[in-house]
Amino acid sequence: MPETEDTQRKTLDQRNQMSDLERLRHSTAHVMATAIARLWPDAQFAAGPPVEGGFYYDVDLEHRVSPDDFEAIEAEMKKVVKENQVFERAIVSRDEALDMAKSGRLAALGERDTPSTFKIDLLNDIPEDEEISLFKNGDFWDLCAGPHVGRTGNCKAYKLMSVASAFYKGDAANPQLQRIYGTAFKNKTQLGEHLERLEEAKQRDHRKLGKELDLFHIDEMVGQGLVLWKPNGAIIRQELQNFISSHLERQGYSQVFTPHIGKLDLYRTSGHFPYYQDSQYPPIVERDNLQTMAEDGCSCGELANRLEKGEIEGFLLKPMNCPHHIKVYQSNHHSYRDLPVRLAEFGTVYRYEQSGELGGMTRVRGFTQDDAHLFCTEEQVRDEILGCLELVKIVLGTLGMEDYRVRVGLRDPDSTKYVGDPEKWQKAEDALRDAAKSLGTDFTEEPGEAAFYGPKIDFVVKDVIGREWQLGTVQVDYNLPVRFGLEYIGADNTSHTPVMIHRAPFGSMERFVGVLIEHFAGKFPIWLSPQQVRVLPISEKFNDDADAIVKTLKENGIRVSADKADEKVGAKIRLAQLDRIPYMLIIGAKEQEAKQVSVRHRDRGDEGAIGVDIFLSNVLEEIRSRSL
RNA sequence: GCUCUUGUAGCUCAGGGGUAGAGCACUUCCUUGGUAAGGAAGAGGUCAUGGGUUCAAAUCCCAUCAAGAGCUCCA
Repeated sequence: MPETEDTQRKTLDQRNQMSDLERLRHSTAHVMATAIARLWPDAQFAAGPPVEGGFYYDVDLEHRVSPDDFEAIEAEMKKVVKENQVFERAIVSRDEALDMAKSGRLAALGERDTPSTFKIDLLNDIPEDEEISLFKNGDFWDLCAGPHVGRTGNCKAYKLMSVASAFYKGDAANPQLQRIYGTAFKNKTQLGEHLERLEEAKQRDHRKLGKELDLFHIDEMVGQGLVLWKPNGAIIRQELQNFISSHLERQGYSQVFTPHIGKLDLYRTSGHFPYYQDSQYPPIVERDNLQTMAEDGCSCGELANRLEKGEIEGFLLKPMNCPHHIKVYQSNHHSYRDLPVRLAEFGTVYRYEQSGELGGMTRVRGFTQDDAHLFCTEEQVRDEILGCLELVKIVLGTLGMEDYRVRVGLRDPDSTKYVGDPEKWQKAEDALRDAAKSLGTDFTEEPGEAAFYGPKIDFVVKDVIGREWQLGTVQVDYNLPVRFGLEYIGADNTSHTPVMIHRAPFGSMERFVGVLIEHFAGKFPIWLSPQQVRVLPISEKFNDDADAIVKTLKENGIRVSADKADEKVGAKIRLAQLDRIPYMLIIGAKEQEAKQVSVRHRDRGDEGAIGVDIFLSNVLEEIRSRSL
């Protein structure tokens, strides 16, 4: 998540609420700045707040800081800590502060030839009625509202983590600064625990597990952000789709299939083209048109121009499924008695995300939404939203994903990116807020997070690195029905405009499975496991027995294989454990004699010997119930 | 898109201006072993791609492509 709030000024209230840990981290940021100023006196510092998990300080510096420099910086920090400097607060007048900044004295150890440029700018951002506070530790003076810990000696458990770049004040038009991240804790033990947690998190990264478990592959030659689902991953996806589909039937949805492309005209009407052109793959233009234009010596700019104006037609890879579903709806006349019409599709869409945004399965350029569009009357909106939210909760509940937050995305009153009139927006926002309240979960309202056609409720979860991802979403839309002129005949025998609800409980299959891999650390519940059982013969003498067991289980729909490698059982177990296979069945002389199998569970270990039929019925029940 | 870092065997990674390295995986042989690695041998790489510097480039420089982190963006 962008940390824009950290680059904005905090209110004094927020500062006073800073926790002890945040205060410590903020002070450690100053210690780091002091060390950097000692090593590179020409460093120009911008902002250095605490953040979740640590702190950073933005610095403009000729020298390119790399992790190789961390040792030296940390060594210098150690000295500053050892000197046990007092953090002193000074209230000064605006002019005094400005004078210091102009002589380069802010965020520095002494006066310099160049002024403290960022500090001057930050100074100007401080409201007139607010007092200007400086903090000093040793010779290091900084413009800072605080608060701080008492002495630098308190900052004894810290570690520099990484260096990245960030635009000054988060604006891409501003210069880029080097952002040095670090973390700090009360003591070394807590720091050690934190670092250990980070290490564990790395182990469950879906990109690492995706490779190890052979779930998906992204190939350079296919293209950035285009996911190839390998057989193991495809099983997981298929199971999830089956799961959702069973609920679709219960909730009165109809499944449809629509193509991956559509005419530009479709997207002109919906408003996607040319508005979102930057994040779309370029249009597909018919060969004859291209030929003619080439012969006319037409430039690329001219081509784009004509496409925009509709002088030549083209096709677009669909960035959303809604326009297609709208056309399905529109192909029939509808009476209010037919509503709601609920059209569902696992629809693949393509969005040309910026290259720097792509990553693993969570941010990709082609993805499949478990999408649906509901067409209903105004009176039905509330119940339909509730039905959608119910579905999202069933999905997340079944998978044991309780660690999510709910966000009600509203329009940003100052932005012009939204279509439709404010009255309809108000209605839609009220309906959503209303539904969110009845959800029984806390939610936040966030202006500016709406879709361009309507407000939405998002279910947001964190990945192992702590980044937030939107998964399930429910969006109310009063606008696209108008743009497309959708109708139904009401009880009064006149034409009315239906309301549309867009909803996707998983969001996208790619992102959802990515998050799911991390959620389960690769240990999927048995109904999702690519391989559910592996039979391990003790030696090759029992290979035939293993084959027989495999056959029985397969006939009952279990995903099972036998490991007949020329290895000891310990090695076979190790491999099965690494593959995160829920059940291992060991067959040797004892079992052969007793007509049983020894069951080993990947987490519970050796569970003793039982008959194959009993094991089978237990496993079938575990699968059927989708137990965790 | 921007900044920085990275790209060496299927995987994880070491090395580094002068004939390419390890572990795992793979193949073959020995071994028939009871709950997280039995032993041996073998095979496997234009060191991402394209240029440049050099007697000599995997190594240094530039560009491109891709990955990672962060920022900006995300219908």
